[in-house]
Amino acid sequence: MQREAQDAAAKPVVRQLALPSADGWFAAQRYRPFEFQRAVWEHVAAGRSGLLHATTGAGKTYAVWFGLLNRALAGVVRSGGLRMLWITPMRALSADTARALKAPLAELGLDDWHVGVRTGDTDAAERARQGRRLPEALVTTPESLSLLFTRSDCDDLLAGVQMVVVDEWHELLGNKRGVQVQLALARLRAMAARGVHPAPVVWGLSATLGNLRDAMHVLLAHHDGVLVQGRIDKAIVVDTLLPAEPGRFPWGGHLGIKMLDPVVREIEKVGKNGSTIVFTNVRSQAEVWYQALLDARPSWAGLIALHHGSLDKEVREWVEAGLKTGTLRAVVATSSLDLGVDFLPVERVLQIGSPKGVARLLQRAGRSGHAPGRVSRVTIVPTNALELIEAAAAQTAAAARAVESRSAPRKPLDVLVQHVVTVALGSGFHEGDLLAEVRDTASYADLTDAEWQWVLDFAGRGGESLRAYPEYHRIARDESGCWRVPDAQIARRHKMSVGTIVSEAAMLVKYANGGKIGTIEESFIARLSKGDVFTFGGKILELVRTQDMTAIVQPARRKTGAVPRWMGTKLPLSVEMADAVLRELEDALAGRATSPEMRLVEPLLAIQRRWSSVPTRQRLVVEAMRSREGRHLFVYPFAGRLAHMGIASLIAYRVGQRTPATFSIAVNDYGFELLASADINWIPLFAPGSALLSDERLLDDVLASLNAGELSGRRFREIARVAGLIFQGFPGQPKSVRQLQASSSLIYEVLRKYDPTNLLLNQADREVLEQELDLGRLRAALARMRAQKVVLHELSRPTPFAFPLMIERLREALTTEKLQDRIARMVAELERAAQ
DNA sequence: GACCTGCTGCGGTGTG
Repeated sequence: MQREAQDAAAKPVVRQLALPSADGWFAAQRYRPFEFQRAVWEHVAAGRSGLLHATTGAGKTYAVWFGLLNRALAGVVRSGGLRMLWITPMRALSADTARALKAPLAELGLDDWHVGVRTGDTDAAERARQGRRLPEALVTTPESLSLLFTRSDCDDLLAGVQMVVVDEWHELLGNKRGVQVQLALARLRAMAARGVHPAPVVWGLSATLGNLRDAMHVLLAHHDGVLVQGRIDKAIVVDTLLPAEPGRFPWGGHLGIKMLDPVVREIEKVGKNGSTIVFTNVRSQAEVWYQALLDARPSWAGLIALHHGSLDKEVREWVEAGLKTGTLRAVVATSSLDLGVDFLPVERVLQIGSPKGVARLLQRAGRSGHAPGRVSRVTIVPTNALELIEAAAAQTAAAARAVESRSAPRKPLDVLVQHVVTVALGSGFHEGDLLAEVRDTASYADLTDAEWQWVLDFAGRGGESLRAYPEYHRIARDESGCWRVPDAQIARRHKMSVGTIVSEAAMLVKYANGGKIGTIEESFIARLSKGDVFTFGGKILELVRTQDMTAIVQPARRKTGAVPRWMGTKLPLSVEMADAVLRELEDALAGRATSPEMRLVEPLLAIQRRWSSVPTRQRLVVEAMRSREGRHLFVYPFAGRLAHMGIASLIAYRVGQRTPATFSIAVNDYGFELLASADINWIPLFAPGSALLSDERLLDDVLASLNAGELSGRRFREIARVAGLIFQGFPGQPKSVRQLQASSSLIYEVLRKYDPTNLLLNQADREVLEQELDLGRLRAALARMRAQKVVLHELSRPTPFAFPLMIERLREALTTEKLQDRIARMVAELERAAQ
């Protein structure tokens, strides 16, 4: 028996198969390949890497697997050890992937090839099995792969890898997880070279993405590759659920409960045999919609469900299973269902509110009609009048496949510090070797010698300022000049903090009997007292008590309660979507708009035209208004909310330099409002040639205008965790947010004071500018504004475009009740004016 | 009578 196994390893079974032609092979398998599958088969056999773009469910998994089999058939790849790595961004996808990989093996009778899964979920028994013998193909995550590199035997394990597939590359490309994958691929190339193996063939699989070629170059670090475009794009329909009474449709707001009845009817239309996903943009909105649907149709209890990232894993798995078996009629979800469980029998997809981007909309559409030949359809449910324009714009942009691009982070040194410790912990490294390896990635191709030395010094001695603390002396050179991690404690801590995902510590919410519901931010729970009622996970709960980052709750008798707010990322409207909206407005002005959405919104645009002007790409609309509150300014650059925040602060700062005044700022994706306490005459400031929008001293002014220090301090928290400066505690006993904040802000202060040139501080500033202020877009927006024809209007009342901005600002300042009164009054006044 | 905002993803030790 044992001998047999040895023989099999030495003399691969695959050798016995003759090398057939592609046609012969596929015919023998009774498989009619798609063109792209045949292409990948040939490319992989020839040792070429590449990027394969095709819609989900089109057969991408098979395509790359056939490729590897072709190599195996040619005798290039032998069994006996790890040969193929399949990297997936989501644990939830790993089991299905492994199953899909097994099928062709069975067909070929390659019994000695095994397929395994290794993620954080992999149990001890399976880990032990893998410890004895790694499967030929391993499905894993970027983090688990990184952890494999911390093993001292990783060279033996990984040097023979002949093919790497990176699934959902578009999801990883633009973030630090993708950078971690880049570093891993460079490491595998280097290992193969040292082990005198051919370099692994690398294939990325990607869905909808605007810049496929860039994506491929980042994946392959500019080594040669081929871009294979999969089968025809699937037919996708984007349409809009129109409000029944457009005249009564609110001008502002984002909740969209006004659309409850039409949404209920859409779900009912699908009938009992199909299910609907109702996508919302934020978790609290999902909670509100779930409750509203239940209130509207109490008989749906148990037939509809809620799914978002703060719900407990078990709850979510139950919901996913319900979708898979078709027992659920509807699920209200956030992006948590964008990816994940494939082949859901979803009949209908609704998108409440702005889809924000074309890629995201297409992705969500793809959750329906998930079978060959069927049409995917998504229906946008606008939540206010202006979103009717966005819905129309989304349709044209989606039809034109104007999909957003994503670019990889440049030289994130926190990720590199982590990687350096990882490699030191695993095989150890010599400086020059690892530097060459690291530069063999797109993100670090232009890493300077100085930066590299800084990274080594930082990992080795804690840099300039942390030298006195031994826990920051993580790597050291041994006699042979090889960098290693000499301390077991440090090694242990490092393994526990591998990865680049940083999430805020949150409080666990559970019943007294132990049933977990999910997690809520500490700040929300802190505002509640014992006996207070809130809605979470679709349940009305009463707070019993809190202890150690856990909130104990019980079912409440009351019917309503506060809805938790989670502090999340503010996703701006994409460039593609914003441009599409402006185009719709231009078409409407030219009388070319024929869509039902634009016809409904026409009366509103007529008011905008009468009281002011409609913004276009050529025309910057600037509105000024006087009220009891002060002097208002409304501007509509259509650059997304992040850039608007930057532009508004910049203007406030520049004006404030000359005229002392305090300003309040409100932004949305279309424009911003500045409210000045002083009687500022805004109009001349926008005269041609005015320095207000100048590029000069832009960076300094933007940084000065915002509380840049605080922003970058917050950013630094995440960087410090990725770089391994903050230990997050042992599993199961999380440190509270406050503790983490204290230690990170302490380090931040120390560095600012004693080591101001620390490159991680610099990175924090850079990340604030790029990610929180969208600097590139801000600059582009200013340039466009300077070139635009400025149209100024002195208003006597807020226009349809201004109104949502006023509400946005009031919301920040007032309690809900007062806000309600205020809005009622404003609306009454507007109604009278609009008559 | 109109208000309500802000996504997702992963991983881990030690030993009585």
